[in-house]
Amino acid sequence: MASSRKPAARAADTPPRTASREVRRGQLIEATINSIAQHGIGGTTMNTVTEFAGLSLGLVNFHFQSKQNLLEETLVFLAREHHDLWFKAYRDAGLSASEKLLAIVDAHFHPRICTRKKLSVWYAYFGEAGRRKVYRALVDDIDNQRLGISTSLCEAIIDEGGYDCPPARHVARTLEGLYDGLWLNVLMYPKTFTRELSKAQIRAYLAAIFPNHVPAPTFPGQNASD
Amino acid sequence: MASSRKPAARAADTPPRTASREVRRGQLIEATINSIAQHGIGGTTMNTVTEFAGLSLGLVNFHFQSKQNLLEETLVFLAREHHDLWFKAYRDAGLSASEKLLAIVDAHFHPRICTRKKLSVWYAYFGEAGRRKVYRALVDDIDNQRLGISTSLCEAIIDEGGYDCPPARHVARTLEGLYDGLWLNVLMYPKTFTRELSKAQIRAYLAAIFPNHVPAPTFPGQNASD
Amino acid sequence: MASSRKPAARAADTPPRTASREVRRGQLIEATINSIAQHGIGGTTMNTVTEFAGLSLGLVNFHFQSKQNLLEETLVFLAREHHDLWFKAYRDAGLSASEKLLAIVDAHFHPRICTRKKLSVWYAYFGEAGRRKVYRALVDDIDNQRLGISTSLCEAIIDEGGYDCPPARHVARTLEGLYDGLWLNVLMYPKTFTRELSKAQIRAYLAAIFPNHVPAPTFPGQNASD
Amino acid sequence: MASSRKPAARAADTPPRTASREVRRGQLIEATINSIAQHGIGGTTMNTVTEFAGLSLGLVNFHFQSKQNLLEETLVFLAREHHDLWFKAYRDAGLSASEKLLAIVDAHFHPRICTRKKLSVWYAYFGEAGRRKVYRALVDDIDNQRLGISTSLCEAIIDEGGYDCPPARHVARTLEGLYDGLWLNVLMYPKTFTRELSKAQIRAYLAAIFPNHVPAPTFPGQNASD
DNA sequence: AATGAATGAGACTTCATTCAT
DNA sequence: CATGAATGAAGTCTCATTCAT
Repeated sequence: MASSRKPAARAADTPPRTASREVRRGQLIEATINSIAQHGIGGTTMNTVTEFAGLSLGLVNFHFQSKQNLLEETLVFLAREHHDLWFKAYRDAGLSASEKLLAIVDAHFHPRICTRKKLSVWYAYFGEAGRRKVYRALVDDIDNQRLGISTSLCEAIIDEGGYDCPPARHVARTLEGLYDGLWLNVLMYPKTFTRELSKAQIRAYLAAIFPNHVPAPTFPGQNASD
Repeated sequence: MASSRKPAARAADTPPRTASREVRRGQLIEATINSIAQHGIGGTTMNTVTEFAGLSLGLVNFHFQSKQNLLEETLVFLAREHHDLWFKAYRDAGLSASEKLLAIVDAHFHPRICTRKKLSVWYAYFGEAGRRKVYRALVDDIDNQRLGISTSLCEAIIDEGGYDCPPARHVARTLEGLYDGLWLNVLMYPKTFTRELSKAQIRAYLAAIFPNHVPAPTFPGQNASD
Repeated sequence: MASSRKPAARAADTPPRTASREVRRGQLIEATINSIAQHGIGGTTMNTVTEFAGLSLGLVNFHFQSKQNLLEETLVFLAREHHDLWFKAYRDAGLSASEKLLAIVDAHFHPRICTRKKLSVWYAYFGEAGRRKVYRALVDDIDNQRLGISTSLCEAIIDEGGYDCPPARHVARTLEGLYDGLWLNVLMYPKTFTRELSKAQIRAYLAAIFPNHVPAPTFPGQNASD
Repeated sequence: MASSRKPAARAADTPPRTASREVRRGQLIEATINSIAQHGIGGTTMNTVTEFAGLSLGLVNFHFQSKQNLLEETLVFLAREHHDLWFKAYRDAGLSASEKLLAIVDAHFHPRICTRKKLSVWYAYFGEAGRRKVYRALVDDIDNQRLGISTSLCEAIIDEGGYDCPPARHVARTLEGLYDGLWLNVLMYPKTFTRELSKAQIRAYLAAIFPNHVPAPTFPGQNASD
């Protein structure tokens, strides 16, 4: 992630003293995610961030103006990363409605997205009154777009299959609830709840209501503990 | 809210100078819930709590020793309140397995439990790395008990109905995920997601997998806007 | 003011650990004046103030909420102190117009007012764009009141004496200019410019334009140096 | 002031990448004056200066080594500019003593000198303990020279006119006080106090004590407001 | 000459906790 | 029991200065 170091031509492991704006911003956002994952958002200070980044204290304000802004840009980064993934899958021309819907489901549990470190950031925003407002200001558009798309896909599937099931918009909302709830489980009980298990649970739900479009999943084996 | 304070029989609006231990503790826990709901857990200080309680700063430490302890006892209070409700329903001798399961579901969306103020506290604990540990130390037993009970109930239902569905333990876990996810929706989008709608969504899920035990719900009307 | 001390019974010179609101505020304002006099307003930090006061850092915010507020209340304190002095003199029923005018002049150079420490505060406010605005918001009323009174007094004197001199309002304004200019001299060249010399200079000006009302002063002896 | 960019011959509005030492220093001093006028000396940072100058941060240190030095050189620039003006007038061979004295007075209120922007700098130095020392180290010689010259001129006038007035050195000092006080008025109440009005006030003072040498001024009209 | 990223000391402010009353 | 003044560590942010480019 912090891979693209610099165009070589430098003493092997001496980090560059100055770097481009975007490189530094990326480093700091990554460090922020790490810090939130480890210390929580309340325990994240400018110092913990700079320690994760290996940079100096003043640099954060130089690049992000304020802690608030750094936290917001971190959320926006994750929201975009997530959006890019599910939206690209949805846009794939060759897929049927149910394939698209499943692709969106899978995107939520993609190994690059459904990481405990990254989930920590999402739930940090969900966990506090003031931040929920910020979240909505920054991410509502994306969430609404996805809800709309999912609803349309469900409608298409219901039409096709002639299913007797809840209205499409309720199915889509239940899916959204499941994403959040299963993410929370992965976050809190990582030994019990895996990405694969989460996907299987959602597929089982979809298989129950769209039996001709979604095959019943096989549940992955699991540790009994935790 | 904390207004209609005292049980009359006192000079109109003079608050009592001394009160019983439990009364004061209750007042302070209620104030803590209110403060977390309004200011978040990070924005909750000993002072915001005392302001909500209408009591003095020293009193909080007198009754709870530390802020950490106050927050923990607040969580325990909510966990017990919740447990009392669903466990009582489950214990009701006259119910069938599916009725018990639905009673547990309903308890999660009981008007005394599924309040935005109270959900704020739960998600405050979910939102931060350090607090998740605390949560697990304090609430895991209850959560595991409920998961065990739900699993048993699902097993009984599956046996009875001869359903071809995911294993009982996965259904129970999916239910837990739905509780969390729908609670989060109520917390974040209170205009769209109501207690009734949440119950209907869970019942729709159960109706899909246990069609002979759970009737398909009718979804309550709703505002289109958020 | 420092009234509710407490029922004595205290070891002689141990300062009280807690004191009444007004006592502490007074201490802190005095410390602020001392700090501005010594370090300038820019060099005045919460630490320098608390060191002068012998109190702890957090206490300033406890009593004054912010540094800005502390600085403003310090200015207001001085403005009121000054106002009380000249206004009382002006109100003295037994004085003639010229006596009142001279009393106002003298109040500007009263030993409790025209102190280098206190002048430091006034000029700190005059010296910076942002603070000048604050000054005007806080002190303009007093300054305007005094200008109005001085103008009236000059008018009365001019009428009485039939003087051929600048209009009363210009005399009053020239006086205001002299106050400021001579204060600045006392501040910058304390060895050369004394309170007594300043008063003599203003009296000489008034003697020149109101010869029958104001006697020519004798100038106090002085050091040639500085 | 920063207008005389360079001898043309360059692409219209592309600023030169390199410029002569003196041009850059002049630009930066002008920017410093602007910054002090707008943000105060405390609010003036190397960055505000560079923004006013349209130059880069490193350049300021390159040309002035430190902020302290930049501020001092700015003061020296203004002190010299002022000195040049009044000293040239004083040197004018054709003038009488009273004409020279009035020329010195007028120089203080010359449109190039008595600017709110420039006065901001003077009063920034007057306003803070530490800076007053710096001011004296840098400007005392000039101030003393002027005081000496004014005293001599007053002596000559008093001899000539046989005036019964305060000693010449006190008149000269009163004049210095008036300069400072009226400058402050221009700085703080620009709508009420103009350069012309200030000059008239000083002339009125001189007319009162040197009636045969200084004619009574006519006071300029003014806005009632402010 | 010139740029601007980087550093880190120091400022203001908040807040859990203590303790005299 | 109850109050609230007092403390001081810790956090955020600013900014003069340095230095690689």
